[in-house]
Amino acid sequence: MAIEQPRRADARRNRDAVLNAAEEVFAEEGLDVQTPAIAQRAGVGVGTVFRHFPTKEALIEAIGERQLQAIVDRIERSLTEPDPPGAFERLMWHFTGQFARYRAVPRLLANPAAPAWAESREALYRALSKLVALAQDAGRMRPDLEMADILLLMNACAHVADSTSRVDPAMRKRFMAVVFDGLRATGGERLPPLGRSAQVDTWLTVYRTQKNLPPS
Amino acid sequence: MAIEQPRRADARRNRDAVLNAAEEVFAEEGLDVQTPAIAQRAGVGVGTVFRHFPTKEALIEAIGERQLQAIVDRIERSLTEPDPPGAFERLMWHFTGQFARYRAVPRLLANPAAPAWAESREALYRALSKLVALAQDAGRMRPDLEMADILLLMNACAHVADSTSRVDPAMRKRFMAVVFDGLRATGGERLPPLGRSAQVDTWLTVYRTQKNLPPS
DNA sequence: CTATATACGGAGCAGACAGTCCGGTTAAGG
DNA sequence: CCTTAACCGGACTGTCTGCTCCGTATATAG
Repeated sequence: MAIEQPRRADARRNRDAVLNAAEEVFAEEGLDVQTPAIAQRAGVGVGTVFRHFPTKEALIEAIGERQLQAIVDRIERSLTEPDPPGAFERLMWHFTGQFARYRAVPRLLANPAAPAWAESREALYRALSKLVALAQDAGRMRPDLEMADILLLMNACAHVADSTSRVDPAMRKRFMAVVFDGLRATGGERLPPLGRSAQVDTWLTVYRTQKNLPPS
Repeated sequence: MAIEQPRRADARRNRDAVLNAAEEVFAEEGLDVQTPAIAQRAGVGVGTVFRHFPTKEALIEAIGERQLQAIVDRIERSLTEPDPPGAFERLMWHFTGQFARYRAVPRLLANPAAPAWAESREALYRALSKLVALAQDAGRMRPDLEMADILLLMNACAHVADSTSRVDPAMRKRFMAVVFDGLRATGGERLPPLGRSAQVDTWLTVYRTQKNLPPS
């Protein structure tokens, strides 16, 4: 992560091969695949996989960081687009498309045990906040929505994308059309402001719950 | 299921105890709990659990059928309420509350391998269709929504209810407020009609995907 | 009350899966 | 070309979990 140790050429090559293979296989089969499948795709033995990544979880984290970084980049690019509300919707569409293809992304992003991600996650949070604020200022997103709502909504959309991916991609579009209309609507009752703690905690806790971890 | 075999009294008693214990434990801990936990709660040995339910899956199915029946009953009661759109929203609120307390329900309902459920599932589908049609006729739900959309929406709400249950129940309310506004909205683009196959298949396939089963 | 079919309990079995270990191989400096 | 430290492969181990098996207990019919 930090400093690239000078290693033997084959070691570096194999590390990359494992990383790429794992990314593909996880995308295709989900996070439950066994290590031999990854090793085979990478053209190495299981021992090699575990030498480079001490546990399977570590491998998952390594890929997750790649993905998270890509997402942050994508959000920051969205910030420069001329039409913020449209940019937000295109962004959500892009993400859910990603999630539909790579079913593991949401769970990857969820891992609260990866300290290396704290920074990237903060960046994501900041960039997305800005985009949402822009959309709200433009009057095309209800102003009572807070980040916790947006993150929960992304979570739900990711879930739907995953669910529909192998069935009928059109359903995802319909679902999101309904949600976007809801994001725009101002006729209904106003949502009360949230306390600070909900703001900060939702992102992580929503996912932590799914994994049945202690609240710690 | 069909005919109650005349068994020994203790056997019947134990069967019920296992069923009730499993319902509680699954609700509290999720579907991953091990059989000994269920057996202990029921005050019996693991052997007894597996005698009455040949596999863990069979036990899960048995509980699922109970739950499904309760849901159908609830929908049919909703049909008699004077205010259909309100009834629909109260219904969704009720379900997601159930899901939040009993995290396993959605997965239970999903099991496409349980032929005994075909009937109950049909009943659910019919009753819910009626309720949706009533709400649409009352003009408080966009008319371009079809059952596949509603089922997908229920799926998403169930997921959110599960996610937020142990964190901040208020978030579920906020999420559903947004969704309900979306269901009401008529300003956005109109959704095209779906083919018949999507109508029928969505309910099952959405869940089948989650379990990574073959499309069969 | 007795006989016996029925049911019970929980130690133990089998399969699955993450992770280890070591004899063989290879990159790369001298 | 030779040496050797670094690296590789995959058989093997430890563990976890659904499920079985059989000696013991008990409901119930006669």
